[in-house]
Amino acid sequence: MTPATAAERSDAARNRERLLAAAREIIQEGGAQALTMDRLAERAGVGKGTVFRRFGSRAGLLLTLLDDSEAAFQERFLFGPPPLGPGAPGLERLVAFGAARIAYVVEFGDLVLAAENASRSSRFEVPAAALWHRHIEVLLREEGFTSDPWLMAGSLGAALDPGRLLNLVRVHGITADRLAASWQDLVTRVVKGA
Amino acid sequence: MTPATAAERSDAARNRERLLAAAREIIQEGGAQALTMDRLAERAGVGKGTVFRRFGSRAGLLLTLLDDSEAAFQERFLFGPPPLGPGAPGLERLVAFGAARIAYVVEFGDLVLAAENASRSSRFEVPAAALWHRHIEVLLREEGFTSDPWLMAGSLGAALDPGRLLNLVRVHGITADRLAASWQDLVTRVVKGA
DNA sequence: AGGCTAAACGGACCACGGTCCGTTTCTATT
DNA sequence: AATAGAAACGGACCGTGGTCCGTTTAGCCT
Repeated sequence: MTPATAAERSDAARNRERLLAAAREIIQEGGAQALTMDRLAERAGVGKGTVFRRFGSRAGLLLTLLDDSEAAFQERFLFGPPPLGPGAPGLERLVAFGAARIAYVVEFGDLVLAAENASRSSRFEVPAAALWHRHIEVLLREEGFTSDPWLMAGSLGAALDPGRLLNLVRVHGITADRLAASWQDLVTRVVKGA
Repeated sequence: MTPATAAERSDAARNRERLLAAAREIIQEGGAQALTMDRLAERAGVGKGTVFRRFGSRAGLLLTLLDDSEAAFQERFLFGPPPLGPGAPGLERLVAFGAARIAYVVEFGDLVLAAENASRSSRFEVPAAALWHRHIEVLLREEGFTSDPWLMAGSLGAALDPGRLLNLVRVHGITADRLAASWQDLVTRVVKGA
């Protein structure tokens, strides 16, 4: 029962585990900024080429590290209980989505930020981003928003940009509650507006 | 009549001119991406240390290169004729501001983008950004927006993020007109909304 | 078991942004 | 004009992300 996609060689699997474990160690000790590709290779006892073969780039590595929490987050707003998941009206889900996203960014801030600005120009290819975008768009449509919902979804999503949110929280000391309130105000006005 | 701030030494001034000229040449020939600090130093016939002494960093250099057009842009929305400048109602000025910003980003896209992601994490310290932020905030207040106008100004500003706009224009082929229309829709709803 | 091939490996190498510090050059002062 | 000291200069040097390619190894096939 070999899967359609060629199976992973055992040494490759072992090294992937080693690398992820080492990466988590390094981050725990010194933050995301301490995670350099050279150090990681050394710590995991593999060659540098292997690190890049596995993850493609530093951005790819960070994305992989975030993968679990990302998936959990997606699970919640796609299939979880309302108001975040399906079952509540679109506007309520939008409001909940913003609040959840803000909480998420605050929790995993370091990593998210590092992943964002590690990707060589444009965080717009991150697959997860496309999903949020689409999610917002769908909710807008559900609320009867008809004038270019795709672009509007992007504009709203930009308000939840991790770099921005973290800057507000860390540098300006804005609380998550205040951010969530402003987000609620924003989406409410957009949905009910003019 | 020596100015309060120590005058610039003549060799320094000469080198600054040489560097800016060389930088513009390089960009004209190969785009912003071709502008490396080593190449610039070589082309201008100065040492690498001199480049960094003058501009501090690559981001600083790019900002300097943008300085003229930046200043002109600011001039227009601060003191120019309505609807962009003072004299028109706040909402109209907001709409015009978005359109002008979109046009600006499309025109100087390369440079703006390069400057943005050259700055070591967080384009939020660019002084010009603070000015737009404040401008939007003032216009919101003028329109009677009272619930956390500062944060709302930031959220709206995020919709005009150069990286985002350029991605939409270049990768997705969205026209400037469509972007401007969506911006108008957004700010109208926010100002008039619920 | 032995061998074959594709996959995985490793580390030297590159380009780039940025720092450092010994050397040179400008300019104000006498 | 000579001089002193601050400012500017230059380029070797470093850490980093990323590439390349010759070498090793897993795992299937006979």
